[in-house]
Amino acid sequence: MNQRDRILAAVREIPAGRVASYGDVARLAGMPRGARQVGWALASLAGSEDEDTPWWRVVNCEGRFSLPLLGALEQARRLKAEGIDVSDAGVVDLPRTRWDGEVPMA
DNA sequence: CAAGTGACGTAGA
DNA sequence: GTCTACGCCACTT
Repeated sequence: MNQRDRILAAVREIPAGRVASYGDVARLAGMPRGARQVGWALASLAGSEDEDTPWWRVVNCEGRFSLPLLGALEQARRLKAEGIDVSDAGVVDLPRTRWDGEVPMA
């Protein structure tokens, strides 16, 4: 199991309708300081046909998209499709939609 | 091995 | 609200 796979596994744990920050995903993957690696792992999915990994549910600590414009648009589109409210500025309301981790509806 | 780079995070101005 | 600086870890050169 590579670190990349652990990250992707953590991302797949994010329930629909919720989002998690890079730091959160990194923590779940066992890399408290590996937020950048999360981005790296997700970047390898970009453009991929990997529909099993909801990379679009991953945002930065501010609930904003760190992707290039085009990718951010795609992400915002998918998030809205899941019922996540995304402002026109492309910001997610973290306090409301952020996933605490492993306990979605607790 | 060293340096540069990146879909990040935190703290300070 | 904005931007800068530094720390972080994996990858590439």
